[in-house]
Amino acid sequence: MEDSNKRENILQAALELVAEHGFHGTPMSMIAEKAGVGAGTIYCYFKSKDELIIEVNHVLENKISLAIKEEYPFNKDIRKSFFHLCKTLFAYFITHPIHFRFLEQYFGSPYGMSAHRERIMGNTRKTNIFDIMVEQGIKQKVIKDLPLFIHFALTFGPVVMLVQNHVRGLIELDDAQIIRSIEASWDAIKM
Amino acid sequence: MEDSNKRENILQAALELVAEHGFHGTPMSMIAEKAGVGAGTIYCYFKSKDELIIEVNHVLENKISLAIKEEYPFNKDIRKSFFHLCKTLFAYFITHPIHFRFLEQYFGSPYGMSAHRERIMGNTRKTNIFDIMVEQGIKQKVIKDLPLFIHFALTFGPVVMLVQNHVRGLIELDDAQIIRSIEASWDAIKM
DNA sequence: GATTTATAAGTGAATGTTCATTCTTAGGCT
DNA sequence: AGCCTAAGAATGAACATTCACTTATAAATC
Repeated sequence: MEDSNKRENILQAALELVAEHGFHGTPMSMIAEKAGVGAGTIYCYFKSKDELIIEVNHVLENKISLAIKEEYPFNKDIRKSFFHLCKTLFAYFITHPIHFRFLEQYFGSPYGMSAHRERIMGNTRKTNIFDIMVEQGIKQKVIKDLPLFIHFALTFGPVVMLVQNHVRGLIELDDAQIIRSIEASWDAIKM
Repeated sequence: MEDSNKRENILQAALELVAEHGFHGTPMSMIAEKAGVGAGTIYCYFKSKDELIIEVNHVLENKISLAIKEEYPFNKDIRKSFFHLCKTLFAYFITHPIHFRFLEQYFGSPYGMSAHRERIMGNTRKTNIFDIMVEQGIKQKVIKDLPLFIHFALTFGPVVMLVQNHVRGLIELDDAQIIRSIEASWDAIKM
């Protein structure tokens, strides 16, 4: 039984180890061991450690993007969209704590910084779900007329902080609390 | 004119370099050079790199704690307290971006994690200004009856994210925007 | 006060370790 | 055989920490 999807194994090992120990805390040798491959093998698939980490990030971004777009209530009212978006994010990260912790590491590092920059500036994805929701909400006068980045911070700031504490085991988030927290966030942005 | 406060210089150099390059990005040799001391000198004052970084964090925590307590409107109404707290935090971090970036690094690392744990759990400081404010606000029925950690996330989540983007040069926060964002946060937690 | 002696503070080259990356060799496949 | 994937030992760079030594400061003696 040849476990031949080595590339997958390497990505998965890198994801888990970086999530747990951070970028500088995980030597390539450790990744190789966890992936069940030789140290040099990694370099058959990735040019460098940096590239490997960046690739892991891409995989995660795609998965999350998919999770959010799934069942997204296009054309429904803004409040419903907002709740769906937040609930999906909470659900995703609580069921995939490893992904969250990896992204935390990633965005705190030099790589992530520039990625984040582009994300925020909106240069890359012209059709960001959140951006569109905010734009429509303002037009419909159901949410406050604030700059996009303030809406972004009001919405995702609390989510990130709560998930952070949950994932680190400092608090225990249950569904009721998540709903109440989203309701409060909605109060922040609604007209 | 002997520049004899070497300990101070080392702490300051460590603060600035770690803020800019991260913990693993700043060798002790670099800290020594910036502080204008020999490489070994650091070990006369600090047992290890870890201890040095932890000490820098303590210094910062004290400064911030002082800044917040200064002019804090005890006994005034909750809304005023809330605004003062948020405004002070914004002001502090915008005038001390280096401090913010250091703390970002610190709390993303293994050290900070445990410190943060205690902070959140409230085991250490029994008289946290924020905790008291929330408690009183709930009693007075001016803010929602939510767990402390949700109020914490609703309040500081947006602040942290906005300052993060400001400090990284991705956005330009002006006073009016800060006020509007605090007003929105207040809407989130108020009854 | 001058001179020697003791103590502490400071230094930076040397050490040993850790790690990303490379390279040589071995094994499987056509 | 020839070719390609994989392995893991070998390499060399970077770095935290140490330590033998120097310099400055204080104490003691005359």
